[in-house]
Amino acid sequence: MARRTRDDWTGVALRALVEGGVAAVAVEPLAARIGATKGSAYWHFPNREALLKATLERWEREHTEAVIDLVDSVSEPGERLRLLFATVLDDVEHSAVELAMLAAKDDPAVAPVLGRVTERRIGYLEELFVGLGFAADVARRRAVLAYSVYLGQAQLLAASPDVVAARRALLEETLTMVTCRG
Amino acid sequence: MARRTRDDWTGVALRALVEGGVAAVAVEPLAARIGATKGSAYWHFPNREALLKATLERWEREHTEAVIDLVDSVSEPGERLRLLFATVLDDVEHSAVELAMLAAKDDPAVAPVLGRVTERRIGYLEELFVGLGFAADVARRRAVLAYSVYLGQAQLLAASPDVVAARRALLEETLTMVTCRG
DNA sequence: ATGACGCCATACGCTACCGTACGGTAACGG
DNA sequence: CCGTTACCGTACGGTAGCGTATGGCGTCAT
Repeated sequence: MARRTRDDWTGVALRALVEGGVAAVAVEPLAARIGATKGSAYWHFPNREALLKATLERWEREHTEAVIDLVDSVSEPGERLRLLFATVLDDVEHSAVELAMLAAKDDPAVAPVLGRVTERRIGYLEELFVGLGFAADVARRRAVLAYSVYLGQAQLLAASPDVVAARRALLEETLTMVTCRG
Repeated sequence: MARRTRDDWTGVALRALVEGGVAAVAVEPLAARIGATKGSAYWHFPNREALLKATLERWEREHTEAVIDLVDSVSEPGERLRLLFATVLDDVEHSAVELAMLAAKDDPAVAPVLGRVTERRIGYLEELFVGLGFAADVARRRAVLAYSVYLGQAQLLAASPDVVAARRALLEETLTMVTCRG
């Protein structure tokens, strides 16, 4: 087998993270999967924690901003919101990482990334609601609630898919609910 | 030390579950905490899985119905919804168990309990929205969304408490949003 | 008071994972 | 062509938890 790079390791780690959560980012199983031994891992990273941290930060760079960039290509704020929810709730792998991070929110490698991502997302939603004409304080609350709906729905989708069967209708209901006045 | 009962074990297990999630329901640490040895645990339960199962089912019996009973004491459906959200989002321990179960949704001991609880809750919410005058299909979707808001908000509360600082205002916003028409 | 049984402690082996020590190899710079 | 260095394999010791085997002790019915 060829040599492995840091990115090779964060690559398999990310796949494992999607499939089995934070606990699946374990050096020895990953080594088996990548066709190498622990020796390689402990060369590129000082310990398991560092590997996990690098993996999460890579995901943060590559995914969070990607979604926002995509959504920003649309101009009308209402359509932006629709595209945002549609995109994010359809990308199962994306949600899987988020849920894995929430499930391991106390892990010292997870907490800071989770905090940054959460704040970034809610901040973006806040701008979006301001763009829709909501007052600043209301926009903030709506942003928190919209994000809550997203998180909760992602959970339901993962835990009880049958409950969230009518996805299309649910999306429309979500949008009218979240943007309704008074 | 005295003898322990099955309930003693599910009792410590439940406390551990609240504090450390499903992974914390581990025989040896629990034995240390309860002041006994594994011998006792493996007498009352065939294995760790059975202890976890018994613990979750005890929680299901004692808590899920308790909340619904409390809420049912109010007559006006709107007030019922308010009381429901207020109660459930204030009981941190209650949420902790739910989040722990969601985090371990693939565990064979967890999945069935989680499924039952989810269906029960959403079903109750559905009735509530029907009582508020929503059509059957809309009521179902509102119920799913309301439950999503609850789950998401519980997650945020646990992971980024600062984001959910203005609890009172958020509750009101949640209610108007979830019950708004059109 | 004695046997039987309920309850528990002790001691053991097993697995999965973390992290370290160290030796080897291949490629590249001088 | 040779040494340095980046990279990796091997082998080891350590920890946490699961599950089992077995023996002991108290209690209660006979």
